[in-house]
Amino acid sequence: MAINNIQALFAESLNELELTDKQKAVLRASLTLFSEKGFNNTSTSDIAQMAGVSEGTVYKQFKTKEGILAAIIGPFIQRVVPKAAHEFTEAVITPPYPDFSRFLETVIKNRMDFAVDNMPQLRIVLQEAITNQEMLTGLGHLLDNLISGPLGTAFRHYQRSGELIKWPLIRIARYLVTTVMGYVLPAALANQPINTNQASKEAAEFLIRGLTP
Amino acid sequence: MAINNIQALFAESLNELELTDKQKAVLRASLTLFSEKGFNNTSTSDIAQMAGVSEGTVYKQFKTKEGILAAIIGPFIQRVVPKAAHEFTEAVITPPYPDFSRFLETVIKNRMDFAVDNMPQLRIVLQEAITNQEMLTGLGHLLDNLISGPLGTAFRHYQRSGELIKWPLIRIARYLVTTVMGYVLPAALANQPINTNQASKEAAEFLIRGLTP
Amino acid sequence: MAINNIQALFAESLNELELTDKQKAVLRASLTLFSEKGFNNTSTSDIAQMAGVSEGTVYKQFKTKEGILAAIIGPFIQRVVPKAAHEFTEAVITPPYPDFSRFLETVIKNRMDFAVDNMPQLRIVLQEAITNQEMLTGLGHLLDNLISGPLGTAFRHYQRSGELIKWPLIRIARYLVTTVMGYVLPAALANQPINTNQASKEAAEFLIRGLTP
Amino acid sequence: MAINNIQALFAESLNELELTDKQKAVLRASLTLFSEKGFNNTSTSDIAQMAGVSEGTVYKQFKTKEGILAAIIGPFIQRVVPKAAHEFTEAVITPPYPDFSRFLETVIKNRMDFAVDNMPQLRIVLQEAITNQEMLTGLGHLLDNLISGPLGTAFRHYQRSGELIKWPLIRIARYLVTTVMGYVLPAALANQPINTNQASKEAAEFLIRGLTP
DNA sequence: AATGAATGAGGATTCATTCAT
DNA sequence: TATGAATGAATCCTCATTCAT
Repeated sequence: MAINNIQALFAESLNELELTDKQKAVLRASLTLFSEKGFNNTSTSDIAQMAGVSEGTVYKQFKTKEGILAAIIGPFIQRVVPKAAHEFTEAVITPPYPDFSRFLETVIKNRMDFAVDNMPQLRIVLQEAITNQEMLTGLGHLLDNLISGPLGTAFRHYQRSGELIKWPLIRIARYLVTTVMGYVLPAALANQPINTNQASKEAAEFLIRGLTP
Repeated sequence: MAINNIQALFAESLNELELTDKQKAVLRASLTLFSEKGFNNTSTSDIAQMAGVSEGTVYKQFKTKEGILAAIIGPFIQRVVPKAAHEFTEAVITPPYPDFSRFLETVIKNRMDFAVDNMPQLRIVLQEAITNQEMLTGLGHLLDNLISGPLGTAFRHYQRSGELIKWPLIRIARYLVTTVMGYVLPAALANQPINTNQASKEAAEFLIRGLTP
Repeated sequence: MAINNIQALFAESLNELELTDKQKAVLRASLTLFSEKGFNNTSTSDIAQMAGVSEGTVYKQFKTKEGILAAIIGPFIQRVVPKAAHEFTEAVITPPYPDFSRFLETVIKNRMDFAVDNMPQLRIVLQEAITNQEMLTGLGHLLDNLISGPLGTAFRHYQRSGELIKWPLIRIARYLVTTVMGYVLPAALANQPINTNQASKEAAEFLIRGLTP
Repeated sequence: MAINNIQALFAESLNELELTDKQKAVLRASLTLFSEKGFNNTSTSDIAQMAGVSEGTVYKQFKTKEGILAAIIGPFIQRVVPKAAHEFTEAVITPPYPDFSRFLETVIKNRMDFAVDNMPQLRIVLQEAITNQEMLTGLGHLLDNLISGPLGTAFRHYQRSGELIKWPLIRIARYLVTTVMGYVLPAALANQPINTNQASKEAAEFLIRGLTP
């Protein structure tokens, strides 16, 4: 069973950082608050309070407030996403999917579940991406890596088999990402649940129509 | 030629507010700074400095910093978008478009140009929408209005003529918005230009494939 | 008929200052606002607004906000009170009162009416007296003047006639002022009306008991 | 020996609030400054400076400047005055006073000492009472409580024994308060000392005359 | 004389951060 | 390690005052 939840992976990285329970509580509280109110609207005293910890403790491990943000987002971007991508690759490649349609549906379901399971982080990343160019660049690279990596391989495979239109991969990826986001973002922003089963089926249906030659 | 630029329409509303040159400078500076650094990371002294004005002047017309935000976003949401929607309606309805393909391309080009022409506002709205539920709701209503208004009419027309798939309008609208956003958002976030001619052609091509029965 | 109303006398001094209608309106508004909210809690823009005047006009005649206060309180202390005292003297001396009791009642009624007619000024003076030593000194001098003036003459007269206890005049004056204030101050502070007829009768009754040998 | 000093009782309540030395210094400085210059004319930076503390510390315990005022005045009104009243009751009731004259003298001395010992608070309350209706109401209730409480009991006792005139208690209380205030207020306002021994004797002498049948 | 836009110093308040215990 | 008191710079905002028109 694949771990499709950053919280779980996150816990690992936190352990590697040798965090005490209180410091982990700080991160958990920060995750919640940053996600709900935004980084700027969250004070370190808010964090301390929600974590049931003194303000001093907040600064023991993480030198600055931005340090906390980095400790939350860093793993998400630098370690967790690629790791998840790797799992995703395996899930995709290992059992060769019968056709593009099934493949697409699986990919979409996979990513939607991922998003749903990590909404708080997603919200934080969204917020920061708008004003933080560095993060934006990072996100761009992620997409590039996906295309030049396992996803690209799969795409080319289906293009050769005539099931996928012969547009540049980047264009295909854009529609894929974009369509998934069309379901995920509204839910993330409004903090509402999604039925990922139905949503992924719908999205796949549309994408198949749009991307089949 | 329709005015497809909020700055222009915005100027009108500003004039109606009877703002002095300095007060307009305050709004211009705020627009720029909010867009670049975010509302929270922009101080009123930043604004005053960029506007070449004293801090007192910043507060003469707009009672609070949030008031400035409202003065920027309000017209965007409450007056300009509907107005733009109206123009867009005319553009759509008046000369009955030969086919759905042309219609779609026009709509998309129209909205992309609109977005490109108002990137700073778009960025600000995006930022705020994440933490401000009120704004989020407002945006939702906008979409509803479009569907129950002119856009919905057009959609139903093309559904009857057999050129548009008979999905719920809200689903069709989602893919439309989503696909356009797929081009606009990256540009907005990275502050990069788009070639709206090519982008709208590409987007329309994909959407036609996905939405034709 | 004696003018027992500072507003009326005030009007004169204002005329002598050659104030325009608007500037008078400034003083009237200031009187009201200072009395209700206090000097510190009244902004010059409050004044301008209530006076129906621009902020600039507020400063045309009165160089500073304190200048307005002075223009209100000055006449009260420096000109109006002595003037009223003079009238009061006449009322007292001219028709030699049959006995101390009647005299006292008249004096008290006279002063209570005066206070009631000028409550706003009274409130302002009270406020300022607490933090403004200068004003406090001024008030002290007023009392001295009364005693060394007409009131003292009358007191000595009734002491000689055996109707008034032979305490130092300052002590007698203290009880007089104090007892009147006991009726006036609560009303002034709570902005409530007094029945000066009954109040002065009560006060006189008590004072007669306390001050008759 | 009864504690007749709010500063002392105040110290208790402060301890209960678990204030640090610096925070107590903030209250002490505030007491002094509010009393001398008035609440409005005292800035939080004034307080910080006099307390030898940073401005941040001023706000650690008391969330707002008004909070400091409340922390000074609250105990005075809500806890200390009733407590003092209780002590005063005992002092009055326990050893049945030989006559009304002695009773009165004791009461007056007691209250005058109380006032003298707490002049700063008295000044602050006076200032605020003028513009703050809430406080005014509170003061009114205090008087009511006194009359319906121990003081009223004593008054009725002496009325029955024929030593106190049979006026309504509220009227008698007015003259009592008023006469004491006649000695206390000028001293409080001018920040001058009183000889409470002589003053209370004088005041009692006058009141006895005025209130004996 | 009157306006009202503009000023900028100052005020209350917040908050990330430090440090002695 | 954890605490939480303390800091002080920074922030939003107010307001008395000035001045060009």
